[in-house]
Amino acid sequence: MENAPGTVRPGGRTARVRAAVLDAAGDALAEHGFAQLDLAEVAQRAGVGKTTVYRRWGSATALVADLLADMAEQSEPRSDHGTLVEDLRANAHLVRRTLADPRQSRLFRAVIAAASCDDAAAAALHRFYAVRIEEWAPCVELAVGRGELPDGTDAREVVRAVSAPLYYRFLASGDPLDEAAADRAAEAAVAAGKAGVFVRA
Amino acid sequence: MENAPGTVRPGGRTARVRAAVLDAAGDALAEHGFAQLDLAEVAQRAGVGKTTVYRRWGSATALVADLLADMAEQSEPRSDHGTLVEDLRANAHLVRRTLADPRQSRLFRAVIAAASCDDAAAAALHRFYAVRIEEWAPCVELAVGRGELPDGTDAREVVRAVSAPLYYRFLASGDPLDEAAADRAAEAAVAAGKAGVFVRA
DNA sequence: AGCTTAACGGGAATCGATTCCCCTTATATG
DNA sequence: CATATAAGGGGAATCGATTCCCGTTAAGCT
Repeated sequence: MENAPGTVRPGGRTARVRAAVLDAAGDALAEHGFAQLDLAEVAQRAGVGKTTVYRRWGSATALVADLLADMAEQSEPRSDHGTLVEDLRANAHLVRRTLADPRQSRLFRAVIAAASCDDAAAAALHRFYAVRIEEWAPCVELAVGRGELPDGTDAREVVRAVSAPLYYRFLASGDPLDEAAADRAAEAAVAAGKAGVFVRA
Repeated sequence: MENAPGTVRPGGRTARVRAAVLDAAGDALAEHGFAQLDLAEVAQRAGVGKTTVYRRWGSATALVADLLADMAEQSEPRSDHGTLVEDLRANAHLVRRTLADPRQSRLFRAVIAAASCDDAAAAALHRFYAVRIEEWAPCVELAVGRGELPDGTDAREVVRAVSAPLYYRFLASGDPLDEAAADRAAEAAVAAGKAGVFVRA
């Protein structure tokens, strides 16, 4: 088996092409979604030959997987207010804003659709969320240190509990993603956390 | 605009064809997912002509939307233990079992992918969950009547809170869907509910 | 700076999903 | 139970995404 294209000479043009293609792919996904993603169109938007896109990525799902790997790297730093509720509320509102934003929401729908169709894309998606969860876990751990939550609380589980209701609305039930929903998500996670639901067995 | 096929003579053959095609579509989706759903293959599995499938449904997403409408009708009755925690635990385990089952999980991934690609499929998906949520809301309302939860608690919001962490794992983070996760989902919803997080403003 | 060859680019060829055409079957109605 | 026509079926024609071919450009190395 030979080296995959882009691994031997990753500098200059290769890197520029990758950036341009991922950018164009994000735009195309946000515009007409995963089902109508046309690699030739992405190539044209990116100003590169379609052959290049097919050769380096090969399929729509592989392109999305690479896009997700790229998205995972760009981390937005978390906020740090004094109390757990405020921190988690900030997280919930950040997630809500992302899922309610027209462009971002379409992009997320598209990558989740891709992940539902392909194992590699699913793995990339899981890594993306693992990174995000890891970023916000510290503020829960600080709260445990302050005595706001019981000892042994699983910080990642608390962070997941905040996002979960918002994603459930976004992907499954379609209920409105308003600010009240974000507040409830944060408050519910805190209430459950204080009750010891997330203490590791 | 003329009548859509299947609306003027819905009896006999038409109904048989619809049932056979939806059945075959479910099998095909469970087997290779939404991205590789081929309407011609569905037609062959169902023992009908491919023209029929294209004429009556027209696209993969429309077929999935119809499948979802069909799934929404087949309701599994909820359990009724004495306490809220037990009822919600039963719900959480039912959801977990569904999402962990190899065939059903693929089917759900496929319909969610389809819903991410098409508004009509999304509407059908939302209706499906609205039906399911409505089915389980009564056991929360009974708990409010028993004084287990504060007056004014939004029963549907409690039911959503139970499913949410499971769907979040299933679709986004990829964390394991074990029985402990289902228990935590039910317990977290109860704890938040008792704390008054789901009381309508 | 010069050389090797990885990686790119355009256009033709291919391949498979969808559509079209026209005949056949069987539902609904009187 | 006869009739009109809605709905279905098979196969050819079409159309667009993907692949192939081969010439061009520029990254990496000495």
